[in-house]
Parts: sequence; structure tokens; C-alpha cells
Amino acid sequence: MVDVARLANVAPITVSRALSHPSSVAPETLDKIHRVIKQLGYVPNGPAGSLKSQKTQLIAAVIPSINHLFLTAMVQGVSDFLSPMGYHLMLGTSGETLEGEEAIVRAFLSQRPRALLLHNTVHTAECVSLIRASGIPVIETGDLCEQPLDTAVGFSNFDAAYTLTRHLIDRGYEHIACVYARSPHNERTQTRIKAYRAAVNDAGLRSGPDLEIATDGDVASGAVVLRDLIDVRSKVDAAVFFGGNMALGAHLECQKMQVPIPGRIAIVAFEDTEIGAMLAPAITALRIPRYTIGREAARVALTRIGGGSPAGHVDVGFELCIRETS
Amino acid sequence: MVDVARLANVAPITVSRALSHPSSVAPETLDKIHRVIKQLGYVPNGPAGSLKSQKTQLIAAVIPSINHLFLTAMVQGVSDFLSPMGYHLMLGTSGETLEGEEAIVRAFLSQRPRALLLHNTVHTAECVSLIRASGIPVIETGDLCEQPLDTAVGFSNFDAAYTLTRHLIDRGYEHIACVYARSPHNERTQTRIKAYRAAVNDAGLRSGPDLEIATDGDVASGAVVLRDLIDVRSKVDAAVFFGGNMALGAHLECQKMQVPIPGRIAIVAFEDTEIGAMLAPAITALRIPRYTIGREAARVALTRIGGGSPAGHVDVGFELCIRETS
DNA sequence: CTGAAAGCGCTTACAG
DNA sequence: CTGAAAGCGCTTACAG
Repeated sequence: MVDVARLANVAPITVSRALSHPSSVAPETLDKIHRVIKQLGYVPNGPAGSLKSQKTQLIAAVIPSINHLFLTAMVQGVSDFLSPMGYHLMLGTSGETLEGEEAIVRAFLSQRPRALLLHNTVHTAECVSLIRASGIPVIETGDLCEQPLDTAVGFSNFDAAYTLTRHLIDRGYEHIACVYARSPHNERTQTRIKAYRAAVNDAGLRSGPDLEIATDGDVASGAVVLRDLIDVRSKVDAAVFFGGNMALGAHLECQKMQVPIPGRIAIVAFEDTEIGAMLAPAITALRIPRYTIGREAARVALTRIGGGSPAGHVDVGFELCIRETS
Repeated sequence: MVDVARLANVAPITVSRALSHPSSVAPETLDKIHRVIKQLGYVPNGPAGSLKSQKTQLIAAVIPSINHLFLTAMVQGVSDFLSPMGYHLMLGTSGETLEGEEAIVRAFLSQRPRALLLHNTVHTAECVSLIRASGIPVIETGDLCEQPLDTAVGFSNFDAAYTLTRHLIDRGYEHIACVYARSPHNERTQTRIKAYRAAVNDAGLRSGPDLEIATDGDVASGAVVLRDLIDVRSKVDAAVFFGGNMALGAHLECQKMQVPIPGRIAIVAFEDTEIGAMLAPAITALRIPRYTIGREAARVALTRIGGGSPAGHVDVGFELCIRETS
């Protein structure tokens, strides 16, 4: 910047202004400075500027895993909103554990991000106090929890899972199983299971451990579970899959076993997938506006940075897409 | 840091050393400092430290889109390798255009990342000169190009596409179409198409514009293309899909139309998917070690930061998984 | 093993 | 509209 200033015959502070508040610099001066910048290939040192202003251009986001289409749709929304506003996304994963989250939050906070996005609503006490001490806004996107640290953006996992289960009940199914991806620290899954139980019990139907099946979240696991439902737990006439990929595996297994859907067993998935909608029969699922969650989370974050007050929560809702498997 | 130093009765520089080079500090001093740090909830200011040392902890990665399972598997590999080493991932998207890449690279460079990962091997001249001027290592992961800026990590798109096409030829198919996602600036797709043509021509078969079909990359597009191949270009007896999701759509459409695979038409996909492998018949596809590409790219980046010389290129290879659709 | 001084490249706050 | 001075919170380089 000193070099630019010298060549442009101005003080360094004028170069700084030309970059940050161009309207306060005379047009000819601005022009001269920009020419010199181009000529020299000058790229401002962001961290140096941040030091005095105490304002970085970083937004930190922590998600359970990057390798997951539903999460990355959300991250895309975050990124698309932030980039044009001059902010940069720092992305990390918690590995789906509270300790992992705390570790990455601690590491990220030392970079002084302007806001923190967490796809999780349960945190270690230490993590909470770190965040509180940092003073930056936090947006939680995993679930619309009762008491967000600051602002929650998303949908209600309870309402969504209740709606999905209730749909099966309304269609007259009486022995409804729920299948979920094993993940001890995933509060969102726990919430969905509670909603499933509530819906079943509210309707006077039976719930029980034999109707709640933990497995891995992949396509192959869904296939294995489906076979078990047909061969062993043969009273089950409907299954709700809390994780879209498992439902795909169950669907494919039904075709292989020539088990009619929904004649022999109905299938519904928590998350809609392009493939699930194209299979025959097409899978009934919840459409969740993941991209919107990311975009709105980023929008709320920038509003909070700009001095806006916490929104409490922003509900993007969900939509039940009734198709052919129920 | 000054507060910590005062409470611990040491000079600030000793606190700095306790954090950065603990082995050069007396154990009792270290202990005392760590107690005060905990008591005060002190979190070091990373950007401030970076200013004097000229060393941030940031690694920047630019990918075409975040919302893509094949890319995010790679990013997961990058992230998993970087985090334990104390580096942070700054992630951005180019939107699949060279101008978008240049813009995000420029913005990222102002944050002074230690290395740059680009999932692309073609750049604007301005982008190249920006990168060169920055002096940081660049790892290109899109393709094993001839002349990487620094080091390329990945596989040869040409070899992979040639192998896939050659496989159909070896099986005796004679009218082979190729289907690709329209994306004018995607050099990787162009390379794959060239390889397809080379394989077909090398075998004395016919290539031509009527056998090369541009479409969108999603499942639905694959279905539309498949119907066109059966109804209109009815001589075609095999199709190679440069994009895994399109092949899934084509497969599902065959089932709906009761078109036998590979009896009436063979299908192969460039990228393997869990679903594709489970469909009946299972889709022949290339297994590409995406996660490994990310991990190795991160490893090479840190090696280069540490003073290692450019590796030229690191070939992770690919594997043809012959299944039932060919 | 510990410390005093200087400085990284910007921006703030004040002055004109 | 422009500038001189001070300082953000660390680390380097030197000294002991």
C-alpha cells in the first residue's frame, strides 16, 4: 500500500480510502490510484486491515459432515449469499460429536470470524461459554429449538416427523416402524423419533422398541432393514425412514423381492431426493428447503453483524409430497 | 495476551512462546500460563499473529459447486487432512465460469491463504498472474493436465473416458452415443468427449455430432435422453454417460419403458454411485477415489508450504467396475 | 529459559 | 477532499 501511495503521489491513508470508502476520494485521485494498483498487481492484505478494524471478512460454519447432499445444499445457499457481500466462508466439520464441535469452534474463533453458523442445537458447556465470550452472532440451523443461543433458522424436526408419521396413520396403516441412522449425538434424530412415537401413540397405535430400528444411513442398510421388516417383523405394514438414502435402498429391495409398495408395505422418507421422486412407485417424502435454510442463515448472520437484533427463530417450513409409496 | 502475561507474571513474548513453541518454555512457567489462559478464557487473535509472521492458517479451495456429492467427497478429504494440522478451509465456488474463478481467487488471495486448491485446470490469464504473483503453492484437482501451474492431483479424464468407451467396444457394441452435461467452460467434459471420440475412431467405428448429446446433468435429463435414444436414434446400442446422475435417470426410464439393459441398450456411467450399484441391473461405472484426491491434494499443499518442491502430478487412478448394464 | 524493542500492513481518530 | 500519528495484537530478531 505504501508503494501504491508513493507511485500515486498520495498518502497511504488515501489508498486505504480509495479501497474502502471510494466516495470520499476525488474522482481523479481514485482513478490514479486504481491505475497504480493495477500496474503493481497490488492485492490488499486482509488480515492486516482486520487487525486495526477488528473486523474480518470471515463467516465460520460447522456442519456434521461435508459429504452429504442435504447439508451441502445448505452450504451452497450460505456461500451464494456471502460471496457477493464480500464475506468468505470458513467451513469445518464436527464429525457429529459435541467434542468435535467444540474443538473446531475453538479453532475457528481464533480466526475472529464475524459470525458462526452451527448445524446443531446441542453444545458442550465449554463450547457455549466460548461462543458467548466471543460476542459474535450464532445461527443454529439444525432444528428450530426452544432456546437458541441467538437465532435458529430452519424447520421443526418434531413437526416434520409428526406430519410424516401422521400421514401414514391417516392412510390407515396400523403397524408403523421407524428406521433411523445410528448416531448417538444427533439430537435431530432423537427429536424425530420422539415425534414418531407421539404421532403413533396419539392415534392409539402401538409403539415400542421392536418398531424402532437403528442402522447405518446408506442405501445398502435400507435394503437390509426392509428384508428384516418383511421376513421377521412381518406385522409391520408401513415404515418411515428418517434419512432419504435408506428409503431408496428399501425401495430397491422391494423390487428385487417383488414386494408390492404400498400393498404389502408403505414407505415414506424424511428427505426428498430426485431419485426417490422418479422411482416407480415414487416415494412419498418431505420437501425441505435446504438451500433456503443456508441462504436465510447467511442473511440473518449479516443482519446481526450489522447490528440487527436476534430474530429468535426463522421457520422455513417443509412440505409433504404425497406420492405413490404410501 | 498482555492480560495473560500480567497475571502470569511473565512478558507477553513468553505467552506467545507457550502457545507456539511450548518446548522452549520452562514446564512450571508453561503450567502457570495455561492456567491463566483457561481462567481468562483467552483465545489468541490469529489474524494479529499472522500479520508479523506473514503466515495465516488458511487454505483456500475453489470448486465449481458445493452442491455435488462427488466434489464434496473431495472437500471432505481436504478438510479431514487439514483440521488436525491446524489449518482452516476457506471454501468458495466459481459457478463453473473462468470469470467466477478469477473473482473468488482474487478475493481469497487478499486473505493471504497459504495454499490454493482449484478444481479446474483452465484459468484466465489474469487469474494465473494473480496466483503467480502471490507466490503460494497451487494444487489443481480437476484433471491431470500436461502443464499444471504447480502440482496436479487426480486422475486423467482422457484415460478414464477412453477406458469406459473402450469397454463398450470390447463388448461388441457398435453404435455408441455419449451423453454429457452442458457446461461450456468445463474443460473436463470436453476432454472426456475427445477421449470418447478417440476410442470410437481408433476402433474404426463411427463418431459424429448425432451421437453426442448435450443435456442437463440431473436424473430427469437422463430419462429424457434415454427415450430419445430408443425412439429416435434407434441404431444406438450403447451409451456412455459423462455424469453419474444422468445414467440413473436413463436406467429408471428403461425400466418404465420395459427396455432391456443391456439387451436393447447398454449403459455405462463415468462416476459410480451407491444407487447405481444397487439397481437391477447394476450400472457399470468408474470408481474414482474422490476422497483420496482431496486428502492427497491437502497433503501436497502442506508439503509445498513446508518447502517441498512441486510434485508435477499425483495420479490417484481410477477403476472400471464392470457390472450388469454392459 | 526469558525479555525489551521493533514492526508486520493496514485503519481509526483527529486535524486541516 | 487529504494527511500525520498512533496503534490493532501478535511474532521476529536480538540480547542476555
